[in-house]
Amino acid sequence: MSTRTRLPRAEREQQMLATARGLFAQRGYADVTMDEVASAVGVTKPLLYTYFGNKEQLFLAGMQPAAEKLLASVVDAVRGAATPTEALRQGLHAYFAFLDADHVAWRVLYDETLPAGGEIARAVGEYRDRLARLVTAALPVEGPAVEPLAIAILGAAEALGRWWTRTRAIPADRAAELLIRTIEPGLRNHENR
Amino acid sequence: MSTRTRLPRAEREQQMLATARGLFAQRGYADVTMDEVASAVGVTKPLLYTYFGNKEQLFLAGMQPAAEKLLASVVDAVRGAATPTEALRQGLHAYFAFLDADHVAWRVLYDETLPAGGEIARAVGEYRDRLARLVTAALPVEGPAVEPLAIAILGAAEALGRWWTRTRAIPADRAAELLIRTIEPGLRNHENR
Amino acid sequence: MSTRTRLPRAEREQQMLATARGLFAQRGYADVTMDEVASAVGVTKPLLYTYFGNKEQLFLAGMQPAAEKLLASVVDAVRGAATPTEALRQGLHAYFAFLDADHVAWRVLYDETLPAGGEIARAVGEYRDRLARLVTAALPVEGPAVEPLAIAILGAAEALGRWWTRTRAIPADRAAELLIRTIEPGLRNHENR
Amino acid sequence: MSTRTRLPRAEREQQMLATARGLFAQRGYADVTMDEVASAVGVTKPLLYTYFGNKEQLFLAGMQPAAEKLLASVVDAVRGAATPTEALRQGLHAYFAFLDADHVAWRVLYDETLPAGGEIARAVGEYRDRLARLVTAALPVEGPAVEPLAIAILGAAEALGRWWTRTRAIPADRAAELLIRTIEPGLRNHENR
DNA sequence: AATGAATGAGGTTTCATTCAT
DNA sequence: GATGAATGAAACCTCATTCAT
Repeated sequence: MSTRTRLPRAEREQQMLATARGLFAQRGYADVTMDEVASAVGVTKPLLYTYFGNKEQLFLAGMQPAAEKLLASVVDAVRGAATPTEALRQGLHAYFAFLDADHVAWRVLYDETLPAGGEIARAVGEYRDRLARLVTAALPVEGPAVEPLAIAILGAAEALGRWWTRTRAIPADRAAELLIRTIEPGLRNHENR
Repeated sequence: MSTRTRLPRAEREQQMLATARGLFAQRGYADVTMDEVASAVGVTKPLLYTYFGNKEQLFLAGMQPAAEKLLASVVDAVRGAATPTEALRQGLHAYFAFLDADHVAWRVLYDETLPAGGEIARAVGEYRDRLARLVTAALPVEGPAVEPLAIAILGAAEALGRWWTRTRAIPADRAAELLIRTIEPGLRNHENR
Repeated sequence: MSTRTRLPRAEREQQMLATARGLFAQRGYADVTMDEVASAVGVTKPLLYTYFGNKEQLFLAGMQPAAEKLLASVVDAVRGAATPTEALRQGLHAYFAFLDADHVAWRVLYDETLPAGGEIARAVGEYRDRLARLVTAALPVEGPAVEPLAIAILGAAEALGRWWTRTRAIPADRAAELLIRTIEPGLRNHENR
Repeated sequence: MSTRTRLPRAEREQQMLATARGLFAQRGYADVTMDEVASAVGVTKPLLYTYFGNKEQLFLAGMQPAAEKLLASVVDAVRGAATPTEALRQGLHAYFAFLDADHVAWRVLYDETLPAGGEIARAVGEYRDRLARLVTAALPVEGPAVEPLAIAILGAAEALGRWWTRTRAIPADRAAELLIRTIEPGLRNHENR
């Protein structure tokens, strides 16, 4: 009776994922119900469950590729750099470029309404660790300060990213540059300790 | 066997507040139920409602004094400084000192499971704005970069604070110092633009 | 510590009753909480319970004297009449005069939010029966029609009374007269059957 | 053992509506819980909420069609009459005929435990106004007395109707006739004022 | 492959009522 | 005689999830 054509599985899956990710990005994981996702996609809830198992996995299925893409692009940027300092610069530029290119994916990564203590928290934690390790490797610093420094820099990038998606007051690469210029001299400082 | 004696109102109120704040800090607003708070306090739910009206207000009653205290201590620190640079340094030290002194209160301020779009979001947002304005005033920088810079610095402090409460790997004032040393030279950089 | 003088029991009881009745009249039994009554009176809830036992009895203690007064005044009016027709006229005038003199008491009698099936329902039912029997006696009609007629007349009086307390569009005795003129000729009709 | 088969939506909806209306009629809105309705229907609460949203709307969904039907049947009756007097007669007969045909629906309309000040109160008020306007139009009377007269007549009809559903002492059309005969002569009276 | 129908479990909130002092 | 403190019981409502077709 319906004129909705039956899509091939892969295609329909992508459609669901994209729609769900959009909702999660806009309103946060906690505030989005499976009913809403289903009706926004234009399918029924059981189909969502057939494809993704549960809400958590639906979220993860949308979030993980985005995380991998972000990581990959930072890895690439870092790898091409001659010095640690240069690596940090390239990495942060890649981070903000990703945010600029796909801010929906980025927001899902930084959802603030995620449930604590579940599979999602674990996955997000892991991805953050990997990003932190990348930053760590790109820091021209050694010793016990390196971990907290990486974390502080990522925190700054996250907050700046959130501000940027809210206001779009300046180009994304200017935001990256702002952050870089602020920390670069200080990092040389640590180096000399 | 239990402390279920009838307490004077003021005392019971403090007990409820402390218990609730602890639970909120540990597990996040969303994951804590009123039943849990009640039984952790050793009373029944209706009493919680008599005292605080609803869950939101219970949270706010615990969070707001903490926020005010943090702000006040940062304000004091900033006020006593001779130069902006010094103000920023003192402010960040005050921030980490607060975190050291009452990390439960601090965690409630940075709960990531808060519901979007309610009174709580408004209150937390307002408090963050006030903190951002303090940082803004303490920056030796002018022009459009000042707002994003303040936000980035607070983001760094928040992330570092979260890391610190998790690991306690170094003294809190060392964490503050780490952050200060990293950004201070860069800020002079912006100054000269 | 308080300057509220300890009133003699009878006096305080009246004060409670009057306040409670006022609240019940304004907002209906169901919508008024014991907490509200207590704080409107200026005493504590347990005192209310000491004096009246429970909410139902508090209501009844306020409602019953009013019902008795209304009944008494209708009885008096009816008793003084020479003919049934005259008795009905005097009775209805007494009814609206009471409504005019103490519409708070009247509204409590005709509260529409009373719980079905309790002591209150029984008491109100009984009082309505007594009023109906008075009307019955005052009708110049005999036979099986007399009961429904009395009930219909009381229904008309009640609805008109409710309208009158809402609008006060005309003097109360004009409202009574309106009703009387409308039914009087028809009653003579029934008489002749 | 049970009728708990999966019904098509329309059918289940009607079943819910009928069951709920019956309970509301018997025991009053306030005294009926959603749990009771659900278990009387043989389903669980959430299904009730899926279908009707909330208790208020469940009530309205049952009450409004009944109100419309009653109004329509009175309108039809009134429309077919040659004179106002005849219109009033036909209208009251239609009213009692409806009551006879579906006294459950009628009782829901005259529930006395409805919460004041909500959507239900508004809807019931509106429906009563419409009925009053019909009576107004059918009265052979003009001037300021027409509104209170209409209200008094409806009050009489309502009370008589309540009595009738309780006792069934006489046929419904005899009850209508009783009321008509009582007021008809008096109305001519007003006419001549 | 897909769906309409249905539920288990739990959350916040309210209120009449009573204990211990 | 009076009160501050406290509770039992239950109401409305929501949501992730699954059955039967």
